[in-house]
Amino acid sequence: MPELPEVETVRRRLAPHLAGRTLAEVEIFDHRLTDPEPPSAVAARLSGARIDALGRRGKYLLIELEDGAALTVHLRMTGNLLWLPSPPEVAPPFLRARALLDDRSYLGYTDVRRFGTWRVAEDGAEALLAGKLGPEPLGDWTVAELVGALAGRKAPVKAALLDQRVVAGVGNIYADEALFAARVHPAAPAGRLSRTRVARVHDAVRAALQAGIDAQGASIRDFRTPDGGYGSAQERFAVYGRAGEPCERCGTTLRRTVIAQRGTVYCPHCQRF
DNA sequence: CGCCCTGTTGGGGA
DNA sequence: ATCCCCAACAGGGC
Repeated sequence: MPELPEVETVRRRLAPHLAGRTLAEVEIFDHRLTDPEPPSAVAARLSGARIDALGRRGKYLLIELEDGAALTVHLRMTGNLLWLPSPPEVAPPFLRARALLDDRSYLGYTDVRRFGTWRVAEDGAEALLAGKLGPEPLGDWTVAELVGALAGRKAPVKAALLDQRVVAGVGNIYADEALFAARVHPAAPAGRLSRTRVARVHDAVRAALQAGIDAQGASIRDFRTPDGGYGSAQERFAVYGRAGEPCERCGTTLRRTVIAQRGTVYCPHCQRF
């Protein structure tokens, strides 16, 4: 899935096509997508709804409806949204839901692994997401907030960055990239880092996410933009997916380990506790 | 061909 | 707070 930069890219590319449009006809084929609500009920709720704007909170895409409700979409690992000016003749592989808009354009949702979710928040997205998500990393997020969130934690700093309540939107790729840039070992106990090192992590997280957005979310091998194309500038990573290759800073062989049940790549020389 | 491992995530139970 | 498993599938290595 798309981490924050990929979701932001989807939001930006979809917004011009969807804002102000009406979801004329919505069909949902996968009951897991809307669980525990029945897909037919959600499809009926959305059919005829007018879209006010597209928002984003962490890794959630928010389809804000004119009546104050929001459809919160989480792509998880393999979800993707595809917009086309008219419906395709052949359904895209792994299609789980689709919508026809009032201008006859088409919105398809595909998801190989079926981890993604569509939930309607009748009172708006903030109510549904409150408590689950911490600050937006590219908003007014401060070093002091991160220091506070890490204080007392014995878990690895990488595990803390993946905790969406600490900061919203960081996933496995950008966590590794940010820690490499900050020269902090991913297994370092979060609460023991000096303020200086926490500040480096804070700045590196923001820089890594912004770089991902600037590269149009082209972080993932097979990521497609909502228009079906590839990101224009395939982003290069310093450590993600590069175990066994030489560190670009010091030449030491990058090492792979597992932290927080996620594959983790780091430079054992550059990144210290 | 089959088996095993890995994986862009997050919720729930221990 | 933390750790582990799990959801469901594809793709690669052996």
